[in-house]
Amino acid sequence: MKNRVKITRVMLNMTQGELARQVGVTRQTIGLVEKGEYNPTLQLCVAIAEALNKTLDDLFWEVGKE
Amino acid sequence: MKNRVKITRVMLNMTQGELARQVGVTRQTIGLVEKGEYNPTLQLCVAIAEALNKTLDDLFWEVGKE
DNA sequence: AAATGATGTAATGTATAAATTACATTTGTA
DNA sequence: TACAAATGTAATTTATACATTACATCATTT
Repeated sequence: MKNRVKITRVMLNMTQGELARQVGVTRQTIGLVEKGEYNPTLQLCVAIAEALNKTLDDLFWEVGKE
Repeated sequence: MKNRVKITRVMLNMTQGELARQVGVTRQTIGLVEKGEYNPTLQLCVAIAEALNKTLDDLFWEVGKE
């Protein structure tokens, strides 16, 4: 599941640890999600999107799919 | 995880079984997702969105959150 | 009334998301 | 160069998404 979490987080000058804290998961989980080798739950995706001031589509929807 | 899967599916005159088949999960899983008592994975959300010709935001993003 | 299709839901098993612990590597900075 | 903060990643455990089987209810059709 490729996504745009990492680039968005970095552009906000936020560390993985900080995002993890806001989202309520571990830093490792954020790392795995960013790596894209993971299939996160909807709840986690929503929490990440809120923390980064983005929507689900912004971060997880493949452009050109709609 | 409340969502707009059921209303969208019904408007397309699609049965749970038909959606399940297209998505590659069981009818029960679709039922549970529609019921909203489930926390589906991103992969499943994307597959459902594609099958219903919608995006993640259309089905799973709470309006007024962005 | 009986049969068929769609849906709701419950019990149990399996696969995997996420936590936890831990350590190595990278990057910036004093 | 030495130190610290951030990151990558691996092993193990725990919680839960999803499959499977099964049965009941409701609407439609014959």
